[in-house]
Amino acid sequence: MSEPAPTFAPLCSVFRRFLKSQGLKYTPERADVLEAIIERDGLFEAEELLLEMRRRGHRVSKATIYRTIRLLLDGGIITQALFDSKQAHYRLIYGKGTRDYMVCMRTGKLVEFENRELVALRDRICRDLGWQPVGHRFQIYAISPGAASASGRRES
Amino acid sequence: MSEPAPTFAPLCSVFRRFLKSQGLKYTPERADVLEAIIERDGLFEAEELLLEMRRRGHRVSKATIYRTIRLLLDGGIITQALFDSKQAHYRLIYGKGTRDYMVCMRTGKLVEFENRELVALRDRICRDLGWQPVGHRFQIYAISPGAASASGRRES
DNA sequence: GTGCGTGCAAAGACTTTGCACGTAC
DNA sequence: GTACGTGCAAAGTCTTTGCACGCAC
Repeated sequence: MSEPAPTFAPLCSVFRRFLKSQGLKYTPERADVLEAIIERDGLFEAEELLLEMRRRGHRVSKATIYRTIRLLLDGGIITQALFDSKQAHYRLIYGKGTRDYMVCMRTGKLVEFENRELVALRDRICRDLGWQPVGHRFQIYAISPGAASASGRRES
Repeated sequence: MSEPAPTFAPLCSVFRRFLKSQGLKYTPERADVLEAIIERDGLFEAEELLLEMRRRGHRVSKATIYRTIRLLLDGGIITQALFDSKQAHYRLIYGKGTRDYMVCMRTGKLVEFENRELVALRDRICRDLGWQPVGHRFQIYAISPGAASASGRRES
């Protein structure tokens, strides 16, 4: 989250445009979900989003959350970030360059970063094998500065 | 899979040593699961492993598969490879250097690769932020040489 | 012999779906 | 006014767990 937080209006129109292109409707519920995601501006899970929205007085069902998440994925506005196989994590992606994370194995602390060299390296690896790069996922497991103590743990 | 396929004997003794260190027992079922994983020598899922073992006449329950997978994870013999949030994928890791993949977004084809530059870059990124690197996960989404046609699809 | 291991089925966690009513267009 | 959307609860998947019997050490 080293970039300016995204605002609702532009993303909303991207979403509306996408919905229209699919013959789907723009509803208050869908707007509320998108708004909640934007205000979070980071990783989120479906359940967590539901609770957050309830807290703010938006009454949305879990089914609608999941259905809207699917639409936002299809529209390229959010993306899945796989951290564990237990449940899906998502994050806003539209208009953001970063998608790489460093996770602290002791504290769970998460830092996003962007690195141009990584993208260059990725493209080079692809080219060497004759593939055409589209995207990537990169997660670093490490120990954060504050957590350098206690017993270590194997990478998982 | 650019390396020689691992054999049973060495991994088995690593596993036995690990089990003993934890006060656990080495059983035929656990040996069968490890053997099936080794013969697969690539990504696998729990269910798939179960079917494969049944096909070979090994009667093992799903519960034992999952319990053994957990042990092999703890013992550092296999690792989780997260590709989708639907279910967990695992792969043999002990004694292997590679853990990075290139996935074809059209055909699903999977290629493993190893890249020293990537590790160096990872370590540099960590050092710059004061973190201590432990491991990483890197997946490239791309279009394989044979699949360069049809309509594209956003990265997910 | 004891304590961990196994199979089975039931329980759990997360996600999807069927249905009847509601609403954006 | 029509077709898509919503909430609810039930169903689906993948994974874990409780229990009684069995086997490695």
